[in-house]
Amino acid sequence: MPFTLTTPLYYVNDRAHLGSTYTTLACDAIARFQRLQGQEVRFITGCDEHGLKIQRTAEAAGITPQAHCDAVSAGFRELWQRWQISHDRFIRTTDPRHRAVVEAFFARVEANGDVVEGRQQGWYCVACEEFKDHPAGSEAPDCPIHLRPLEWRDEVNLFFRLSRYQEAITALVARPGFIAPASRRREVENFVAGGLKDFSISRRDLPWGIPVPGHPGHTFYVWFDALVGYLSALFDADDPIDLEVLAQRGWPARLHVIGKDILRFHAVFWPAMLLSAGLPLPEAVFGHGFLTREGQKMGKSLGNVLDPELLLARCGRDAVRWYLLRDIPFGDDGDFQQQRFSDLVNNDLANTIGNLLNRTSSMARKWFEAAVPPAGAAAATSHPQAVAAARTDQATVEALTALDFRGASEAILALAQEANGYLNDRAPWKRIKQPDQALEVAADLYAVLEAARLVAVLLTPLLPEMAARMLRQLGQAPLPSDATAPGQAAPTATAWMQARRWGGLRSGDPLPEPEPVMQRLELDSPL
RNA sequence: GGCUCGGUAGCUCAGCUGGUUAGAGCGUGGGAUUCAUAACCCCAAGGUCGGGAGUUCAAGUCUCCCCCGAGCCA
Repeated sequence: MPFTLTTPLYYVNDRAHLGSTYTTLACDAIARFQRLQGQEVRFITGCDEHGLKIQRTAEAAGITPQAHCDAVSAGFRELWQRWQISHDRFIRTTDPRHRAVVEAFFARVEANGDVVEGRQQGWYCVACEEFKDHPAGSEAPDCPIHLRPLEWRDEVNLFFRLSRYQEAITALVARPGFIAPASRRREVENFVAGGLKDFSISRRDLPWGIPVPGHPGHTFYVWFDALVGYLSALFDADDPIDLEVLAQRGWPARLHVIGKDILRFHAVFWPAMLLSAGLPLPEAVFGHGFLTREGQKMGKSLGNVLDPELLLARCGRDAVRWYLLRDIPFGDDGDFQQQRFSDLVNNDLANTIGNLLNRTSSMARKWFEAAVPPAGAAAATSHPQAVAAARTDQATVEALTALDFRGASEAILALAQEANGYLNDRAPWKRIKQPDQALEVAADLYAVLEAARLVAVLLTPLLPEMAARMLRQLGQAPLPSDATAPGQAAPTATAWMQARRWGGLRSGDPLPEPEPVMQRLELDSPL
């Protein structure tokens, strides 16, 4: 059974921002970790391309909605490629096959008696694509989020009978682990406890959307359409559009990773829709926090938006991944601080980890014929470095399983620190001057090289590129964690598990000339 | 206005069911060292744990009130 994991399908109203990048990077780490563990993975991302807002944005730009969507979604796709995101699927809601899936899904919901006509009357925010429960009174209210005027709507729409699922959703939300982090559960519980109301799933006179079969003049509400995209993404290219095959293709999802703002759609509306369609429910929904910058909300009006393209160009993938995953507790809000960013990258990656490998490899090369020294006493799993490594291994895997990237990073870092300390204690540069100590020096260096190798191995899901550079420097093959090509067999007993065992380096194997695996970040101007 | 989270060293945060001198990382200061990416290692300074009252043999940790910040709802 594949491990299915999703990012949101990003709305193509605008180019990708750092928030989407953060979500996607986190999912990438999860996907890589699962693959390394031998799991077959379906890592889904994509774009949500319908809706009035997009139609208007396109109109304003003087192009067709399709042309607009093509351009923006291509931008997302390219951006993920540049970040080396390892997604298995990229779904667009303008894909004709997606339309077929939505129709099939809707047919089930309708057959189940969950679609009724209703009059929708109220203030609508186009930017939110949402009706606002606004208390009567105000003449022309603004959207509290977008601070833009709401539009009055009075139309007959199709409604989904969410109210029928009150009990089921209450139970679902109460299920431990369904909503993560747990701190966000209460909010959803309160919402559900307030009573679930039917919600409209169609719009009238909205050309840019999927027509509702059997209901001329109606197109699907963007959210109804977009959520179903998670299913569309799972069909193989030559599959018939039959919801029954999803069970073989990785549904239900193990995890939806989303920003905290769309938790309700994923933890309440979506499960109810699935229940109605007779499909199994996702196992968990993880709502992560938002990123601020130097303590301030990022926004165009403030002019302090941190562009992922620029960040990538100036700092590189490893640095940004490390900072976001290692410093922000996954789930909490995080603040991007440039000083801290470069401090952490330089200290952790360049100084502690990079320099550990560099100094150890130099010594080994200098005194042991440019090769891995004889292991001697360091071959034993009772060696202090082996014990430390085993502890780190366990802590890291536990943390990654729990989506605790920070915990994993800290554990790995602690091993590198311990290895650095060990070197300083043993001072091989002193002892090598006494010929009778050569074997002990060899063992010390072997132990530290092994520790460095394990740092690289464990770092692989978080920083695949830096890990690969480290392994190459140790004369080892990098560990593949990329998406597998269609048709390619899923990994079974993986190289990763093998690599995590103590003693992977073979004495006598050549060590290539070291070069820094991570350059220090020198940010002389603001990002 | 209701509800929910936070307010702990200069900065970012750990501190589980209350129990000896409140911790970590970064930053700062000092020392040691030379294998290494002026890197590594060691040590130190610094906090009336937002304020006040209370419960208790004992409170950062529980109760109440107040102040400040964030979010959800109205």
